Amino acid sequence: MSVTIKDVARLSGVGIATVSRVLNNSGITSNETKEKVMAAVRELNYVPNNNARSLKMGQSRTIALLAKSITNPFFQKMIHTIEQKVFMRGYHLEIRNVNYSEHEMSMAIKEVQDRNLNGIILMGGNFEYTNEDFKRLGVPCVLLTVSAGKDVDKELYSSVIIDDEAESFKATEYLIQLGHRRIGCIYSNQGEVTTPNKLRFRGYQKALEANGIAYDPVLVSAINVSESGYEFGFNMMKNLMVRNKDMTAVVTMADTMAIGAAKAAISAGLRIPEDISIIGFDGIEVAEYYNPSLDTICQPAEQMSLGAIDALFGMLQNEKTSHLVYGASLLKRGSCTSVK
Amino acid sequence: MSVTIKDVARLSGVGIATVSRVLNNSGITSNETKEKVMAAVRELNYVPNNNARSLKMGQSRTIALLAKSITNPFFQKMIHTIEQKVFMRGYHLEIRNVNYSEHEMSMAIKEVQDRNLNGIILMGGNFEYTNEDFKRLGVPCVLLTVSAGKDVDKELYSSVIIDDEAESFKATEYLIQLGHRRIGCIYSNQGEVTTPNKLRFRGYQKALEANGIAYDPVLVSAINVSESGYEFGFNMMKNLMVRNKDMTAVVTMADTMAIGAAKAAISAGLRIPEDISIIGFDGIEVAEYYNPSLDTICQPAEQMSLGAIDALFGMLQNEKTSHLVYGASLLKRGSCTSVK
DNA sequence: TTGTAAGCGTTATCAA
DNA sequence: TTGATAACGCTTACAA
Repeated sequence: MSVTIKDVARLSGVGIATVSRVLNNSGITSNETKEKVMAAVRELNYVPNNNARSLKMGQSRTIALLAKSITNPFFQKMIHTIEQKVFMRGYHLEIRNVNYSEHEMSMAIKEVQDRNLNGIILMGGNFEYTNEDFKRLGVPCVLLTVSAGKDVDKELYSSVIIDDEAESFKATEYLIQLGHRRIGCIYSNQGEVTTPNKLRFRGYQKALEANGIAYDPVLVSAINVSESGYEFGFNMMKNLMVRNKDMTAVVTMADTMAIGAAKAAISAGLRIPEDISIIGFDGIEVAEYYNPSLDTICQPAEQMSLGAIDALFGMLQNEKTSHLVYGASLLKRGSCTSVK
Repeated sequence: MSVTIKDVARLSGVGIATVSRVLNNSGITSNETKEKVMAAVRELNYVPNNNARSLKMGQSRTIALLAKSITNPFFQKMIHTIEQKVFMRGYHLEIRNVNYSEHEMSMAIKEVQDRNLNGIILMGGNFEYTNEDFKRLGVPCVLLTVSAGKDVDKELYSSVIIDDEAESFKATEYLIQLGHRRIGCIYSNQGEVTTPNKLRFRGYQKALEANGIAYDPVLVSAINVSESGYEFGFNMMKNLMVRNKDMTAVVTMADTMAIGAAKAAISAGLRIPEDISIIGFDGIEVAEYYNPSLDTICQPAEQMSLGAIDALFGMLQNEKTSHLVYGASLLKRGSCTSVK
């Protein structure tokens, strides 16, 4: 709490500048003094004060990770990986949840000024950021699982995503090829805003269209409420089942929703996949342990996190921004089968 | 990035001290100047620099939450609640994962010095902290879900726990009352260290003993590896099933383990609860949506988090430490039934 | 190769 | 009620 660079300087009989130089390996110092200083540091158990350092250097070596819905199990693995890598590079990570009603970018901008942040990672949210946003931010920013509109300058930010629409297309077409025609869809709709869920919904629509199946809004449940994915999936599925007696399969836009939906189906006496096929999205661990194991579109969470970190630290070193699009894989584990 | 208190002072035509006073509501300032200053603040979009403030005040208004296993779904809700409350009180939260092999207390001590932390919350881990630890820490510390040994001075820290042993006793006795005699047990063992899991294991043993059932080590699986709860439960259950053809129920020390165990049982062709009863611990959301819904001991996560926050901020205001023990509730949802 | 000294943006003391 | 001014602990010219 109270041992400062002065104490170290005094004990080792050198000036504070020298201590600083030794500690930061900057400038030139003789091995002899170097050792004297290090001995004093050890003896006093000296730890540099980061606030002073940050103040002086005008930066805090801190990255903030703002996650829209921090409790989303899919984000867990990512958060964990990011946390590790950030610390590995000698930075600190501040993790913030963004509420349903909060705007992540305004939060980010405030935090940056308030804490002299060095960088921002935005997880989740939407695709609606503007040039203005990134300029006001003033520090490197990586969007993870989302991107910005196409009219936004790609030099202003980095992004790491999958092709939500194409992957969802893949999932839906998989069911179609299994012979399903009455395919329900559960996704979380946020009005006009472009979100990953909305893109996935488009993939669903396009797959139907590409295969000559008429889009039927009765098969879609998407009322938006601030529920957990499990609960949301459960409620939406109950909904769908009353309205569609002929539905043989359901596409959901998250594994949590798929689990909720599966529970609703099972509670209603249906068997999976015999009576109804269900497919999820994301690839969270528990989907594999569910009964039955759920088919899903699995996002490469680990790689995506590493990609985001690389992009961020690249920008920190004035390298160019990067825009990575990863491929996801269709995992067939038994919750979908061909229609009788 | 660059608008400082000086700019505000210049624009509003007052001294920087006055600006500081207005902003912090300290000292006395006329309403007139107050408004002038606030107008300038708004116009310049001024945000105080926290590093300077922290340096000056010798504290950072930052709390660190170190979680042993940040990806544990049970910790999610707690982390979320804590994050919200900490920010609501005007503090920042730094969330750190503690690896399997890292020692949370040494990490905490380092972080405190390095970042001028105001307080520490330790989640998970063990019950092995010492007087020395808390003294070296030098800032208020709350243990959440664990406590310190009984020989440690209660004035040095706060804690928020449940009575792990008693709750596990309750779970086991519930199965015994359902007529089970060959009851398996899955828990994560860390050698001699006292952990919540170990206490729960003792509860299991004592319940057997209290009901005249001989303890049989063959019914216990606890090899410790750094796997996720799901995977661990799955593997331990496979293990137990080969060794015990007569086992009719299993007590697990986490819902994640229960889910893994359930999956293993189902994969082996067993029905839950007809062929085998399974009970979990914690009360994570997905356990309810599992097929079948899992019986469990549900910890009041939300209340516990609030208790931890209250304890921490109490200590920050020099109030006494508190040691809260919450009650957990046995949720009967259908994964346990009476033995035939 | 080393030490002195000038800030970094605040807060707090002390005169005015 | 206000405004200079001295810290807070550090980094970094600039001198020595």
